[in-house]
Amino acid sequence: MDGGEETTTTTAMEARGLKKGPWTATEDAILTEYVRKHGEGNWNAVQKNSGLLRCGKSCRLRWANHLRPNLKKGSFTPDEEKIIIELHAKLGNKWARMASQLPGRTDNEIKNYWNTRMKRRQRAGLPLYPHDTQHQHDHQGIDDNDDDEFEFDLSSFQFQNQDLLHHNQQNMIQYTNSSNTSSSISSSSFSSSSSQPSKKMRPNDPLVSTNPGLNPIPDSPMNFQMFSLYNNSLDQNDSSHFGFSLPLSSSSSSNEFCNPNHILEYISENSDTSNYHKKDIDALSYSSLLLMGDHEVRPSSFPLGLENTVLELPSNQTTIDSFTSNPILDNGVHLEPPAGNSGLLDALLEESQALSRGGLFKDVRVSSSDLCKVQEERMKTDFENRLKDHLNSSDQPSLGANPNIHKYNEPTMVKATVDDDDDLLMSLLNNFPSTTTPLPDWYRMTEIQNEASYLAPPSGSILMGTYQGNSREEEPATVSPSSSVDPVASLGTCYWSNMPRIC
DNA sequence: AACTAAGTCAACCGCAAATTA
DNA sequence: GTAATTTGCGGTTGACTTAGT
Repeated sequence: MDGGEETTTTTAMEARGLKKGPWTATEDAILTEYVRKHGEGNWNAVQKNSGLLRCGKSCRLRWANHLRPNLKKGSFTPDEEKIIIELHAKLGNKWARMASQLPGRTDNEIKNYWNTRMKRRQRAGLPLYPHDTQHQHDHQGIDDNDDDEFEFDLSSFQFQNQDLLHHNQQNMIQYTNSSNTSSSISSSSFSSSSSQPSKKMRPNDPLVSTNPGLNPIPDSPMNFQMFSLYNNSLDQNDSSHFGFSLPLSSSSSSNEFCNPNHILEYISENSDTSNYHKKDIDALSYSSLLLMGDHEVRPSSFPLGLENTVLELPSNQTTIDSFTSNPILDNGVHLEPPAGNSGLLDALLEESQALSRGGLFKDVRVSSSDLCKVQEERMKTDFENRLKDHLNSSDQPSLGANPNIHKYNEPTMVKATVDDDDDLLMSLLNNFPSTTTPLPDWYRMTEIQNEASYLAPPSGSILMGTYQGNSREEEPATVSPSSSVDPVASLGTCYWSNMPRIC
């Protein structure tokens, strides 16, 4: 089917006054402002509503590849390159799928990288894939709908820093188990990885601690995964936005379902990750979604008070629905992925899975340091952009006035307007960050800029950066229960954290 | 300094899937 | 159920930059 205006010929476009070629800063600003006010989607309306002389397709591309928050610019890291090679061996030219595994990267970047690399190697007479890359290049056999597609073997990748893994585990424990500090997971319980020494130290890597006892690791993929998914669900006026179906029956004991402590237990009990199966990881991801992601988890099936609020991860005995490949909890509850075939959601899941793999499971050894780093950089970028936006914007949009407003940039303050969920949210949020880890330097910009009073959260409120686990010791994380969403209060958030190039 | 090849990046095009009316 | 529209993807192109001669 034709894309209508999207495939209008150049002549026709020009005849209609639509511009082509490189974007100007002014056009970028118009588009950014438009998305800020109206959210993403309906790209053809951009021209009509903003006067931007670009076709919708061009707008979408510009936004996705250049303007959206949390894009990671710059060269690919060696680890990213490895991942690309491995993914290409597995997926072929599925650039978008590959991008979903590389946070902050776009399909276009990956495609360009690959084409350049391929050209170079061909010219040099080198094989397309290094010998140590396990070849899985029978793309004809790949079923796009097969979840197992992402069961690719990343065994050639190593955790770059064992300390990091250790800290990620610790950090996760602190976060997920803030009310129960007695639980712990020994790093040695992660069998293979713990036995291997650090292969490479990165002095500048903020995730690499020089003092392993102080839990300085600002993030763990798991933490971030959960929270970012949560954020992504926070289209404050659209509870169906996330589309995640949770078939919890009223008869099921809701106390069994959603307790971060159970995540801990689950991981602890499965600490010999050699037996992990991709489906288990999926289950974990789903559970994270259930825990953090959905407004549809109503108090009726989801008790208030996190200490009582449970969303249990599938246990060892978690089974997989052989037909849908969805996890089934012990009590028979089926965890279902979102209805429909949202590429966005798929990508969210894929990325979240990639993150969880990177941080928690030895079977998939994507460098967790890079994943964390990427996340941090993206959040930092997002934060800075929002700060700039806010400082530069004298006319803050009225939040909530337009149901489509701020689909992308105000996840954190969490739909405080949804009264029914307030208590639940507070419970979740209050259980969130560890208060023992320092904020990263970039986050302290808020203080440098604190002459802007809005940056200072009200006393007793929760500063809801998505940077869970990074609250400084002396400044416990707080969140504003205010019903009005302060756009700046969400500066630390990373709505795009799980956007595969959502774009 | 001028030229050229290679590399990089951004954007466009066409198609198809997904969504909406 | 169908047509129209929107969205997403992958291939390709062209402008610009960089390195080498």
